Amino acid sequence: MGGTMDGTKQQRRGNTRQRIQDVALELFAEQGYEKTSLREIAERLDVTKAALYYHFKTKEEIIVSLFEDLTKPIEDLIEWGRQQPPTLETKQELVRRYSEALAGAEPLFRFMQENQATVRELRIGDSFKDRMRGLRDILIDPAADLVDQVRSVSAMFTLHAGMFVMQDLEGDPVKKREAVLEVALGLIEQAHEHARGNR
Amino acid sequence: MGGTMDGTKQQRRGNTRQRIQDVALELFAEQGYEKTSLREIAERLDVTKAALYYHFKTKEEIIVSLFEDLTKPIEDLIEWGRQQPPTLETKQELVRRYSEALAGAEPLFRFMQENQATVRELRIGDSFKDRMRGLRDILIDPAADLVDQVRSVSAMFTLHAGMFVMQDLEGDPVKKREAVLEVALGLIEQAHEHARGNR
Amino acid sequence: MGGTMDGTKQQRRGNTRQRIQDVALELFAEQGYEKTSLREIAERLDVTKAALYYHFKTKEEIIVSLFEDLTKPIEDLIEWGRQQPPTLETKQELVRRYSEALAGAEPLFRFMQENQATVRELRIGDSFKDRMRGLRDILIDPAADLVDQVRSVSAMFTLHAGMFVMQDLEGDPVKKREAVLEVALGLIEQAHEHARGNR
Amino acid sequence: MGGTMDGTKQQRRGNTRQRIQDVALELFAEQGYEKTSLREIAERLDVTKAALYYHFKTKEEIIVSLFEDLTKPIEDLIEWGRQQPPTLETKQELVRRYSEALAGAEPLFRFMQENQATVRELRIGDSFKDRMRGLRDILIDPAADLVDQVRSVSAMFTLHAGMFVMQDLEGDPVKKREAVLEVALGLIEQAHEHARGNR
DNA sequence: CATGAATGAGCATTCATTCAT
DNA sequence: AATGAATGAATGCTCATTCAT
Repeated sequence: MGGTMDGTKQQRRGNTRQRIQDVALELFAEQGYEKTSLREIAERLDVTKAALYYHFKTKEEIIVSLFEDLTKPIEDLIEWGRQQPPTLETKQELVRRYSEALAGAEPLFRFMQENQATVRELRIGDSFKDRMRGLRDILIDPAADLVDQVRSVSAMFTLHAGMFVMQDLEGDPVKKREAVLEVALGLIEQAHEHARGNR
Repeated sequence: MGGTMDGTKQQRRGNTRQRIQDVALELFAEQGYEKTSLREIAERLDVTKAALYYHFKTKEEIIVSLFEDLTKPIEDLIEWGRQQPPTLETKQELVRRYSEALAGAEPLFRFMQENQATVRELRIGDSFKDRMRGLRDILIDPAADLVDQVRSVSAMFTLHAGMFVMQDLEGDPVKKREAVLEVALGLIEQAHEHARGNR
Repeated sequence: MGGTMDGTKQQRRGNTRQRIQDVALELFAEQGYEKTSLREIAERLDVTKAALYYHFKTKEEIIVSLFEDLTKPIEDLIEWGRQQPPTLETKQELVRRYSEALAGAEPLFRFMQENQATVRELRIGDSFKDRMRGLRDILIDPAADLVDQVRSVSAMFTLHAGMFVMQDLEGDPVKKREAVLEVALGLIEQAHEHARGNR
Repeated sequence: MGGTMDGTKQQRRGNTRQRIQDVALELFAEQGYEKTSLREIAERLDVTKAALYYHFKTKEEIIVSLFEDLTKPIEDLIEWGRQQPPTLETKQELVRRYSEALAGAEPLFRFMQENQATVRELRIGDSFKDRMRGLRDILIDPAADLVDQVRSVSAMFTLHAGMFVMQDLEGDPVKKREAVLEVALGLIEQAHEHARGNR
């Protein structure tokens, strides 16, 4: 289990921090945060627990770092979205890009979704909520009626669900992602049209 | 330490099991399963940890019992759904009833959604997946195209999201639930219409 | 497991104490005293733990009662031996009878031998040592030299070993017991002859 | 609570594992395995329970390690015996050496003998039985009659009994050991002679 | 850059025992 | 003659964390 006495040890120099993150994310996503112990992470890397503490001050800091590193694209996305005009095109483009961003950080998002109770008590909890709210505020027209607001939120959640739950739907993964995106875009469109009609 | 001589002790005889379930569910939903210790549950009830073990063989058995007691309505609902003709009306009625069932066991479902990683490793994990699949199979027309299948799943997830995420949307809770339901019904309707057109 | 809803319940009236002893001895012999819990005993009998306490004041009292009930023949044997003349015939007859007595309370003696550390701390520990000493004092001629004293003790231990360790020697159980007895008698004889010669 | 500022702490560095084994063996032999708690061991060493777990994965591993470390001479002895011709001299030399080996690991063997019920359920149980069988197979001539087979086993058990039970026989310990050995050798001799006669 | 050794706090679980009914 | 409900004390074990080297 794990390369012990072979040459791999040379190669790993200098990127231990990164390797910790990789293994940690994998285990967090698989078993949850609480059920993953630092011992387990250390063993997989064939280092001691103490080594982890050289790179990260606490266990929490490990996922914080993962969160910060991996959700940067989404932060940028929100920033971008805020500076666009609130048109349907903007919203749809945002949804498209968000879908891509999600795919790019799948394990982290799976983790966030499957460990909400834990995440809530962690330092990242609030940042995450902020991000979600940021997206929502761009997608939702505050003047829109409640049903359309729900439509927008639902679009976001369809994307989330798309990553995990839809996995056990049959079909080609790529096509599934396209289908998910289409449904999300549809919801956004409906929400937008009504809003225009209401003015 | 010890007896709290305030008369409350009389009333609790004979319903301790129920009280354990109540407190446990509350804490599990609030802090997650792993972070809730039996000590904490016991302290809230002013009994010893050992008393919990008189009523439940393990910690896991506590949530198993909660799950079994509280998801009975949904099991019944699926049973009902299976015996109806696969019309749009059936599907919409199913969604309506499911929405109600969710509302009736809110804390449990919040728990299930926020502790998925944990639940997956617990004995209830599979039962839960089965239930979800059961619902899906009624809502989804296997001949439908992928996009419409996604619409149906998305309807279910909209209901789930509705319970928790939408909470920090402004507005009257009752109206919000109605709005959520309307969006879900809309998705179902779209999925169904297309399917008809495809034949 | 165990007769629950059948007619056996009627028949067991009045002999519960006895049944507790039986089951307890069986389990003690099989798993040891410490590893056998009252819960286990109670479950096998299909009664509650509290019922055990109606019949025995403590766990320890259960084995004490077993010991007292089952080693009566040996106590009697020692009493008999003390009143005989210290001839070879007496000693050999004692060994023969002891061998029989052992066979008649096998599970108890297996228990005593396999749980010596435990027994030592229990109230029966001393009684047991007393019995052993009693036997020894009859078999051993205080004037005999050390080697012959060891022979006598060894005879006793050969009988004990015969019950358990020799079990995985091949051969007919009855013949094995006879062989064991023969060896023990031989040791006694040697010890006795030397002693005579020494005078 | 805490550090006992008396300098002893320097000396103990690096040999904690050994010290754990020492104390554990002492307590196991004295009180039995089940009745000796890790807390007790830790307290005697003035370390925390967790420290024990740094050195041994489980409680069981502590005695396993003791067993493996301390019974090596016996394993070697059996190996030696297997390669000798099956003469009387070999057997007697084996018994002599076994007697010495027993003396060298007295507490462990006392433990094994007084906690047989426990040992049987532990991982070492089988290894122990194997060792005993190994010895037996060297001492016993399969063609010998049952009585002589019993004699051989009895010789082994005389040695065992010699260590513990004979303790409360009066006399100089060294002389007692010699006497025990003589009796054992005598039994072996008898067994061997008969066997020759039978051919 | 990392290890070896250890800690303090906590956890789920089990046990013998008690007592009102 | 026995049960239902509970307790107090303990147990083996795990975890995140620390720190001298």
